Amino acid sequence: MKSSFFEDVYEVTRLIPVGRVTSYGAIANYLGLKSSARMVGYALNSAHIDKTIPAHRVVNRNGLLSGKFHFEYPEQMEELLAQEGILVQDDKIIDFKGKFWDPQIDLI
DNA sequence: ACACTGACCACTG
DNA sequence: CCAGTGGCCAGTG
Repeated sequence: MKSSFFEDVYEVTRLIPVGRVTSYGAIANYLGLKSSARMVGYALNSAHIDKTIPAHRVVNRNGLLSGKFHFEYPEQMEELLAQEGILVQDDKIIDFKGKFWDPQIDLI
């Protein structure tokens, strides 16, 4: 199988623990392409058809739900996060620092 | 085959 | 402090 950038993004995204979140930049950085954070977002855009990929656990570096409009309905992202114990207020994740999961730290 | 665009981020002036 | 710009990959018209 050809390991493409997209597939790597999907794989890392699937590894995000329940109740934790990460950022586009963190994934890109882990894959060694830190300048390609926007491609991570695009990858997840294609990934939204695959329900095994928890795209709602990936937000931008501010903890803002930048991709919420790409779900079935905008509130779904916040609902999914709430189900996992992640509180969202004003489209931002509360205690983003505390919930943040860095693949480089956990996937050693 | 070419140009444009997209769920981002960090650096510069 | 705010605005602009470069970097990078894959899909679409």
